[in-house]
Amino acid sequence: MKGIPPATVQRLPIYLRCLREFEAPTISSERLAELARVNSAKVRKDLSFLGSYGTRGVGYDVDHLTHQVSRELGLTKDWAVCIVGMGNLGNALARYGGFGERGFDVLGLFDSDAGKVGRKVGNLRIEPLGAFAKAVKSRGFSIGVITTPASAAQESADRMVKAGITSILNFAPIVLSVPEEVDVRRVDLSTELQICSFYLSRSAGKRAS
Amino acid sequence: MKGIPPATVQRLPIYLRCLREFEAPTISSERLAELARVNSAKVRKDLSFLGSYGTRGVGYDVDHLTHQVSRELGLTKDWAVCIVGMGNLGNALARYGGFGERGFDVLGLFDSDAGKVGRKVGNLRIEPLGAFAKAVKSRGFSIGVITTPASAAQESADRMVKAGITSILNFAPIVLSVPEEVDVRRVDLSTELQICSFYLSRSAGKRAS
DNA sequence: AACTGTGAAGAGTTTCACAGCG
DNA sequence: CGCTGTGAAACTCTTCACAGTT
Repeated sequence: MKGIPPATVQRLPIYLRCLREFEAPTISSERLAELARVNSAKVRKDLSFLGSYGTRGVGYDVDHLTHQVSRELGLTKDWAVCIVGMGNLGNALARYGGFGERGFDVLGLFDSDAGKVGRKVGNLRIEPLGAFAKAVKSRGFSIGVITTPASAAQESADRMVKAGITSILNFAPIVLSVPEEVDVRRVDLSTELQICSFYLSRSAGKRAS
Repeated sequence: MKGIPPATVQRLPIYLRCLREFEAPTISSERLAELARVNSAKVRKDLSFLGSYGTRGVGYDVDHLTHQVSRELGLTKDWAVCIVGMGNLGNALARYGGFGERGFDVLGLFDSDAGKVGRKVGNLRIEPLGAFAKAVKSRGFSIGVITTPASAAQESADRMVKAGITSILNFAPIVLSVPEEVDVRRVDLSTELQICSFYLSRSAGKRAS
């Protein structure tokens, strides 16, 4: 068993995207680095964690490498995804057809608001939260997406964990509390904006000094 | 001049959120660490980059610390934000009233599609991209949010850069190419899902072995 | 000659552990 | 005594530089 460093895992999806768009049959670490906007030594080291898939003097076979990266990322099977919280963002994500770059099937939409339940979004109908646990069993959701307001996010996470979901994508602006075997990824607009603000103020200061 | 490490900057918005929700007048690094789900030594080291705002034997004054963190993040002034690409996601973000935790004013919505131009979203009207450069000058947008499809994202970024924007929040699944003085933050759903997929496959393997 | 794969150095980050202050 | 602030150790990540392969 390998043990790919987290920093490398974070970059694999980017490499994959670049590889899929690349037209020639082989690619050098230099070229891939340029497309992914990283250092070429980093590309080589990252890819070396997957195995020795390059050819010295030539580069990497694009199709083969694409396949290896996909495999490492677990993209050879589809994952069932559910979304809890059908406000603006939940609706937008549900309708966002090309979910990821395929491989992720949104198979359930849930909301606590009885007024929203039954409404159709794309080709799915919003279901009540009471139906959640049973739906996890029958439809095998692997990934739960939380797009509720902050106030309802922890409760949603608890519900997901109880139903056996071990992978959560959290869009609510709150730090979730979950058992350590559950993987939570935060996608946090307000945090990102505040970081923008930090670097903006900082460069404003630099201009003055 | 300080030089706060990037890893610390990333956590300041989280501390800020925890502080704002905290009720008591003082808080220990231990308690704040628990809320932010990090190690307490990390909290103390992070906060020490801002200055010595704690009191030994007591903890941090919540109001004072909240103020200092806000100030450091440049949240004492408002920032004007514009959104380019008014599809599902752009619409959702535009309507997402509590943009960040306030301090970010969405003052412009743009789309290249003439069919969308003029449509009202919240209390703004969608404008054509041709009006972008002039709007940056008159309304002083500091932060540009890109919610176009991947195919239009680079062009949008170029337009922003040319108009003088130095801070971009990119939701499009593509690595943007910008001059180095421009700060681009990626918020990438498909990347996050693929990372979820990686850890899901990995733990499935662990269960088997 | 061109490019990968990788040891080793360097930079950044986290954590420990405790001195020092209130 | 309790809790901060911080050197130093441990760890992780990045980058360099070059040996090794085609």
